[in-house]
Amino acid sequence: MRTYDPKRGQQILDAAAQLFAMHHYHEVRMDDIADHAGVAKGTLYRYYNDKEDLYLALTVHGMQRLFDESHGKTIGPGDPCDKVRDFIRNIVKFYEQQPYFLELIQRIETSGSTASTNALHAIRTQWFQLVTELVSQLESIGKPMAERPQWAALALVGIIRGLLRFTPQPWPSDMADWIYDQFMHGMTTRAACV
Amino acid sequence: MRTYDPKRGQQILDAAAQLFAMHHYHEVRMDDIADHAGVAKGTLYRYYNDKEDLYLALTVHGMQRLFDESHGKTIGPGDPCDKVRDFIRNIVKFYEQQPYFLELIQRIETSGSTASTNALHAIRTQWFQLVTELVSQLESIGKPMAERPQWAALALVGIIRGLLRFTPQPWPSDMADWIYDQFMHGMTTRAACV
Amino acid sequence: MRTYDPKRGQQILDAAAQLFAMHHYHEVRMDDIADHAGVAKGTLYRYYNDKEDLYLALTVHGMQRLFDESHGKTIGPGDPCDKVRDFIRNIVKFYEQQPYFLELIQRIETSGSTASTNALHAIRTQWFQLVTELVSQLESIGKPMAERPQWAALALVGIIRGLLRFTPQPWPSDMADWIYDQFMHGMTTRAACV
Amino acid sequence: MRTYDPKRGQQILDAAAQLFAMHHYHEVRMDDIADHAGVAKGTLYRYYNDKEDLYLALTVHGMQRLFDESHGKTIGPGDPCDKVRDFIRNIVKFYEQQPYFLELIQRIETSGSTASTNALHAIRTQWFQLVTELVSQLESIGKPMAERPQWAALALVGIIRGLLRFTPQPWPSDMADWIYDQFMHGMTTRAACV
DNA sequence: AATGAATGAGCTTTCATTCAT
DNA sequence: TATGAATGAAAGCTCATTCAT
Repeated sequence: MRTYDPKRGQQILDAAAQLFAMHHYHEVRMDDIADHAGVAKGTLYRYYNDKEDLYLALTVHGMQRLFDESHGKTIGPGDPCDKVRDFIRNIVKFYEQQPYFLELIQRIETSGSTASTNALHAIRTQWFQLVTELVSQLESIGKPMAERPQWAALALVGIIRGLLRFTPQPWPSDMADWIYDQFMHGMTTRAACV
Repeated sequence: MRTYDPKRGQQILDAAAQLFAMHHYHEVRMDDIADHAGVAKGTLYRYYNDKEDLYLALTVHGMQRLFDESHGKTIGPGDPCDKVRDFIRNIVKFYEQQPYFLELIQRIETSGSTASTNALHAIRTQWFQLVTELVSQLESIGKPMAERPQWAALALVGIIRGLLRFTPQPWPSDMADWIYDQFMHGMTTRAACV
Repeated sequence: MRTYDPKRGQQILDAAAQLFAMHHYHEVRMDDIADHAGVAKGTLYRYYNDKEDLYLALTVHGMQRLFDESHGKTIGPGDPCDKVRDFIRNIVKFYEQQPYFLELIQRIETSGSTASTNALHAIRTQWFQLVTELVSQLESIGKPMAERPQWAALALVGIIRGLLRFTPQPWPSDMADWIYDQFMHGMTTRAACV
Repeated sequence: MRTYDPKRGQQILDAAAQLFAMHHYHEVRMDDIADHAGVAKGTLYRYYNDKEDLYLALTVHGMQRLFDESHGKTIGPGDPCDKVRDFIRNIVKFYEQQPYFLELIQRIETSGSTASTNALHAIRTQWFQLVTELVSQLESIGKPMAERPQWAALALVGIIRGLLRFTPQPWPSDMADWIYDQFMHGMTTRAACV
């Protein structure tokens, strides 16, 4: 991915994101992307090596933004519970604005190790570590489930995805907090974190 | 889908399931499926109208089996908590034996309303109703989160998927119970259901 | 190159030979070849991996035929001079019937070592060894230039090519014998071989 | 072809010559030529109308140089045999220094009659007449094969090309003289021209 | 009913050419 | 005048689908 004009690169990425979110990979033609982005087809290939590369760059781009937005919420001092709540709210807000990323993030790459595939793997790992660290902090305040922080992280991400993915927008304003309660206390109670 | 020789139909479905679980839709060729199933390519078209139809039949088939296996656990008398635990254990066991369905189930059809699309929609709805009913039963024993049984159902399914999807097999034997605890009590405690 | 129906494979090869002889590689489209051969474009790719492969197969095919036709003339007992004369006559006759191979044979492959490239190299080497052996036999009857049989072989092939390539057909009937005289005695005389 | 800066025009021609000698026409991209020449792609089009034009100019340029260098050797008084020997030596030396022209000269244009195509045809004809005249002079000293000077010219050029084209450099110092002997006396003897 | 060679629409990709800077 | 990003027509190639055997 050698971007010459960042603005144009973004143009392409946005167009592709919308199309790939609405249709499956094989249903989206490079012609469509070019038309949608308002550039010629050849231009796509100046910015991305091929269709696969474009798709991966798209996913990486989205995860990077999500990572960046989440990062500030989880690192640094503060009550672990508040951090988790903020983290969830943040993700919900992110997906509210970028609904198509919910679709994109699902795909796991199995293909060869091109530069883009590696980048995708890297950001995925980074992102998952972030969530794991966030969840780990709960252990210090007596949450025994956090003994398996990786499972807890997967559970948290699973809940969020499950809710957002299959609840039609617009989402009720209390959804993020409902998720928080469910994740922290299960089905039992809606009690605050203490 | 007009199956003439059920055995042969199953052969094709199994072959397709494995391939579609390992690669994305557009990466799997009808040639591959035919080879893998040990039949000629033309035969595929005697059993399924086209590639999309085969794919949908596959998903429907998998969800139907999952539904059938889960059904007995959730209907009828019994402690709701036990039912939930059994339900989770059952799903974990199912995916242990059919790991590729975890991949398949993700896809949501957006294409036109063929017979197969409708069948998929029907079984999906049926399945989701099953989980929702199961979760609803928790309300009767004082689980306030069950006031929104649909959200709770999505959360449960999300946790299960999150854990199974990203934890490499073989899965530890206590994973199902960990999921149960997380779903019922959140991060707080590992206490049994009382 | 996996040929299923030899007849159809020949059909394609003939069509391609004519087109490649009339136009350069990059000027001939796969569509043209398909049209000319009376098959669909996809069929070309059942018989040959890609355009390059088709082109190479074509050249190999032609050289193989030339080699086969020349082989009988050069091996076995007999007067070396007669053999050379027959050899030249044979080549002239061959090119009279397959004029486009004169164009094709020029190209030397520099590309990667696919199966076809190797095959081309093999037949080229075989063919050149044949000519070299033929020429070597002249040494036994006191032709000192045959001390460098490889150079002499190149000279012979060069003369033949030079004459045929740039003399418009139909060729005078004595052209083969003129070549023989030139090769054997140079500019000096037209005397027969004794 | 309107050359503005001759130095730059030569730069382009040299770069193109090397690339076209190493790869076939359709394998060489205008990008490659521009990179190799150290100019921008657009600049190529200020000096040549299109790719074909550049290619033809290249060939014409090479043949013109060969013609110029050969011209002095063949015209004017002197022993015809010596002239032929010098002519051969000269060509060998020329190709030693410009090895890629051996590859270029092979191509015959079949495309439309642009100015460049005509120029190529003109120089080719001129060059061939030169060789024919040279060979014709041999008749005066009793070389009967020179009764067909055009054939003899083609034979001479064919021998030279055959040897040089398929003998890897560096070439033995006696190669030019071996060619001379072969052309003048055939396989018979290595005797000098008397 | 099963086969698999043939099909050709439609896709991805290339690259000679243009033109705003 | 030189540049090189943008262009888009044209090419190579794929593969779901068909149908004669």
